[in-house]
Amino acid sequence: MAKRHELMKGSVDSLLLHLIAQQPMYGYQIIKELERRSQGYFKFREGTLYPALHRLEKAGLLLSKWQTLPSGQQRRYYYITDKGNRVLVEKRNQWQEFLVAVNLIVQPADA
Amino acid sequence: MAKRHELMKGSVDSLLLHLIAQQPMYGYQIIKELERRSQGYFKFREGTLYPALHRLEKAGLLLSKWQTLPSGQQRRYYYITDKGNRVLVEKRNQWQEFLVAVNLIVQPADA
DNA sequence: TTATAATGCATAGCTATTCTATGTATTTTA
DNA sequence: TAAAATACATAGAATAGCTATGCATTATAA
Repeated sequence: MAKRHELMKGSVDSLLLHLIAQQPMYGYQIIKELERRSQGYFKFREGTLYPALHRLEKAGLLLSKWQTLPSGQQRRYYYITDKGNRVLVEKRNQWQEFLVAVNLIVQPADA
Repeated sequence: MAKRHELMKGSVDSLLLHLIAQQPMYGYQIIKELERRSQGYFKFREGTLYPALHRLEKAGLLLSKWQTLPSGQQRRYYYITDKGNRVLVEKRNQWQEFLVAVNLIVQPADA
């Protein structure tokens, strides 16, 4: 599978970009939001999420800022970058192409 | 992500089961068929396909038989087993659930 | 005619992703 | 006051898919 199909390997990065593009979030919130919105389907582990966030920030698709609550608690908020938004559009298109391709195999029009 | 979501890791096994369930095939043919039916989208590498086929056979989902052509050429045909068919149905359902979950993240009805 | 492409199966090794299992610290709830 | 929830983090293991091979045969093109 070529590089352009890397979404097959997993949709973690795509999901994170989609979510954070809608609203900046911090790690723990992302885990809870993904679970809530997917009605319990997605249950991200810390060992999956945090390395992914760091990866995306390193790639310049996300940007993080520490924020301190009145209580003194620290939260690391993630924001999507311009580059992240461009990649998001790409990934959305690739996802659609992938769905089309899968459907052509799963429900063949011809034989 | 729990075991039941393992399709996130890749859809290779699912695609192979779907294809072979429709018609028994040999390795090289599978590569060509996936490419043809998906209009060039899927281009499986040998290093992806053959280990996957062996994995599926070892798991009892596929069954292979060597066949000799009049020319003397050897081909290894893969057939889906009863267990393979049951898993196929499961995987189809899981795939649908996954699509629903992804859509709930990507196009949230609520905020 | 001979080199190249296509057919056909296979594996070793690399890399990247995800999960398991931790660790630390604070705050809220029972 | 103990437990659960909040909050971030990483080390290590497992595994999937890709790259790069290897071998052998057959068909095609130069």
